[in-house]
Amino acid sequence: MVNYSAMKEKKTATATKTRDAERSRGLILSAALAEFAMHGLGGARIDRIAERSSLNKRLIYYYFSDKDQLFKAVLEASYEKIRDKERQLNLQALEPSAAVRKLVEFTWNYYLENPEFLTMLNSANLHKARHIQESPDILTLNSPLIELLGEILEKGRASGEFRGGIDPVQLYVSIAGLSYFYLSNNSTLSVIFGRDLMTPKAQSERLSHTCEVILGYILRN
Amino acid sequence: MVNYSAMKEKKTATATKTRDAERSRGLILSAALAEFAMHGLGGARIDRIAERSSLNKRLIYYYFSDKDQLFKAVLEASYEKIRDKERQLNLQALEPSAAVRKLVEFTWNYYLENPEFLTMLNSANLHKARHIQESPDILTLNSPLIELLGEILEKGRASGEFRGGIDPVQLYVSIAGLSYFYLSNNSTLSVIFGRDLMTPKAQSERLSHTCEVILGYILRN
Amino acid sequence: MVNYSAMKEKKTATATKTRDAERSRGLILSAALAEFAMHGLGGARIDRIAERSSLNKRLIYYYFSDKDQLFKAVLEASYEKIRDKERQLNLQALEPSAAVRKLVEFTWNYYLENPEFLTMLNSANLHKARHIQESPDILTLNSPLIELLGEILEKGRASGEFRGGIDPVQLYVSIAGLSYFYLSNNSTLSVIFGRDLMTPKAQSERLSHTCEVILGYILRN
Amino acid sequence: MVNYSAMKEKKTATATKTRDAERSRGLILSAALAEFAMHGLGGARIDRIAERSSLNKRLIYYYFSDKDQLFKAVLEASYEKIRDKERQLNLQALEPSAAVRKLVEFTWNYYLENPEFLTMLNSANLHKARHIQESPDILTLNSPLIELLGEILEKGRASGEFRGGIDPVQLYVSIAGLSYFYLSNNSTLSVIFGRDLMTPKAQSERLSHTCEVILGYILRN
DNA sequence: TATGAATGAGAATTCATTCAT
DNA sequence: TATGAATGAATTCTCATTCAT
Repeated sequence: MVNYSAMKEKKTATATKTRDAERSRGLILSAALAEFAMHGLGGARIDRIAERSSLNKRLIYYYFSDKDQLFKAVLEASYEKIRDKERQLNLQALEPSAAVRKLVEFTWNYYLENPEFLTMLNSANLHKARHIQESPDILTLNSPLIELLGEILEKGRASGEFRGGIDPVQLYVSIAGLSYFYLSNNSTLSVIFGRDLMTPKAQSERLSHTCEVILGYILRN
Repeated sequence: MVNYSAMKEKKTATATKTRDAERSRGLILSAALAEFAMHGLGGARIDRIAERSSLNKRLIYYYFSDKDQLFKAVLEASYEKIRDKERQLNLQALEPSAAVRKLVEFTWNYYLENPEFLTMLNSANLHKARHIQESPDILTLNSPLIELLGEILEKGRASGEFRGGIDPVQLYVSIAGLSYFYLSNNSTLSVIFGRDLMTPKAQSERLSHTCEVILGYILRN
Repeated sequence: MVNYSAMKEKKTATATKTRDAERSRGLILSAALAEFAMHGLGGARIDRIAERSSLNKRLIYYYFSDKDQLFKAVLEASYEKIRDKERQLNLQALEPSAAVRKLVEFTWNYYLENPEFLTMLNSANLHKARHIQESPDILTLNSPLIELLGEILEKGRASGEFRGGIDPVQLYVSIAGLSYFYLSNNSTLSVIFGRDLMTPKAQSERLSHTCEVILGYILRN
Repeated sequence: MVNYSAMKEKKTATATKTRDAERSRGLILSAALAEFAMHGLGGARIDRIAERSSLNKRLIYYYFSDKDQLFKAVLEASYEKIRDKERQLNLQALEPSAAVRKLVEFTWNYYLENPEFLTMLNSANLHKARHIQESPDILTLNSPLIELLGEILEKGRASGEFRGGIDPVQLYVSIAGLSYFYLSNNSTLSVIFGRDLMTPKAQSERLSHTCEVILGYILRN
């Protein structure tokens, strides 16, 4: 995957010219993200993506070859974005329990503010991770976080604060799952439980609950 | 929603007769479940559903009007099935902590053995629960479990075994989320973490982890 | 074509029994008339005819073989009805000019009150009178009126009241055409001329106009 | 509505080039006219229109969105064409009675030579002028003729040649109706009256008759 | 006479994709 | 780099009609 921010530097000052490859690519990507998030891979329409990006449909093929490649590119960009944010958390600088709490809070907030990410994950899974397997970029993006989490857990265990024997993958999946299910299924759940799960109060209650569950599990008591 | 299994009892032994509305409906429903689970609503093909059910395509429209209605019917049937199983758990007969553990285990196993259910949920959520909102049947199917869970939590708290102040909805969402995310995103996660999350060992580890997390949260210590 | 009124006499007193062939035929015919009138032959739907008649679709085929035959039957019934009414006018008993005026007024009023007849004619013509050619009944129904009109014109000419050399067919077509075009195209004309041609006032003006045109043409002056 | 003939002038001599939007639109429109005229809106087949125009079916949707829109476009073009011809009659340059006679003759000949126009009108009326109401173009096309006819009638009345009190709308409808009914219903009428109404002799007799009827009504005597 | 179930052939419309400029 | 025109292969849905009872 190309590093867009780096490439942009190279450009001349004429930012608003029509023939701007990077700008067009970017427009298409974000239009596609919106479309895939709203309709899934199968329900997404190239025509609508063209409209949303106010670019010609032909250009989509010019840049991304076909629908599947476009989906992959969108998925890559999505992963890149969240991993980027995670990196910025600078967890290694924090005390173990603060680090975990920060990760839980970040996860919740990121999912909350980027619901398209959840839908993209769903779509990717519906298609059996086919797109991810083909993307070497995504593969390399994830291990660092797990490693870091492992270090944090070990540090906490060493200081006697955390219990031992915690698998960082299990923990990461749990942190994600507790926020993910609530938010991803929120519309269904809200209807079923007859109670709006997205009011500010409901949101903050969920975050508290999640922190309690995760920290309750980690901390030696 | 009609209870088909009950209705079938009334019929004579000739199970394979051709002109059997209930049988045809049933065949279509299960073929549609498979198709929707595999491809999502947008990617599902009526033609394939017809093939899978070895019935005439026209019949699908005869019974279900259109693709959306069919999806709704499948979703209803899916909910009905899991709620039915949940009811059979007879949680009220168990000790509080045993009841919770049983619910956690059931949830995990049900999701594991019925992956179509996860995909159906995903699709339903992608479409903003539109189908659920239109279905009065589904709405009434869920409250009982939450009420029951509330009673169990109260009983546990009264006996001093459980901590107080647990919202049964939050707990239920957490129980579901811990299994759901692991299983629903398993293909993506397996690729990303470079480790097969579906080996028997991995599965039993996940279930243990989930039980620990949930019970660790609930039990007063 | 069968004479339904005559056949009905033969029936026993059980008028409301379900299995009543004549009643069913009649229900289908009038439902079909409404449907064909509203949508034309190509746009008519057998399903809707079944619904309108609250009878089973299969019965339509039982009685009328197929859509085309049904259309023919409806057309026959329509012709029969108007010819019947025309016969009841008893034009031969009137003075020539009164007879012509009565025919003009009748034509206008009949078309006005039976707009389906106009649409049926249109449909029949769209299909190049195929249905009429195959219907011996319709063929024999029309000549009498033209003959009678010929006699009236001759009687008027003999008395010096009418001009000579009027072709009864031309006259009949003109009488029909003056009302027909106004009524059949009324919706288009109303829109185009920006004036409602179906108010009571507009209607009576049109009838006056038509009488003037026809009688002005016929009367020697 | 765009004037296609004018636009074509601007193009270069290569009349048969493939990628010519106006040409394609035009081909579709005339193929559609033939199809709608022959089968009505309900009986028309998009497939046949594609074949007739030897263009890809998809293109029809590309230019006209759907069958209804296509029908509307054809109707618009039909109206435009006849109004255009009417304008070219230059009636205002003639003596009143010559002008009316010319209008009658034109109407007859136009309907005779463009039978599709009659069928289009029929179809439009079958659908309750729905298409016309939605078409602002058609609405503005007609008033001019009626105004002109009003002026002619007034001029004739002023010179003492015409009677007074003639409503131009009524007159126009009558002129149209006398030709329309004969031609539109000709196949039905020919069968019913057992006489071919389309022989050259029959045609000229009908035109004479129509002129006599209209002029007989208009002229003061 | 009556009816619900079933079907094959179509029909409108959609969609991803390519062509020509 | 950009775009309007064009297309083949689906895809959803419809329709007249027949089957089985």
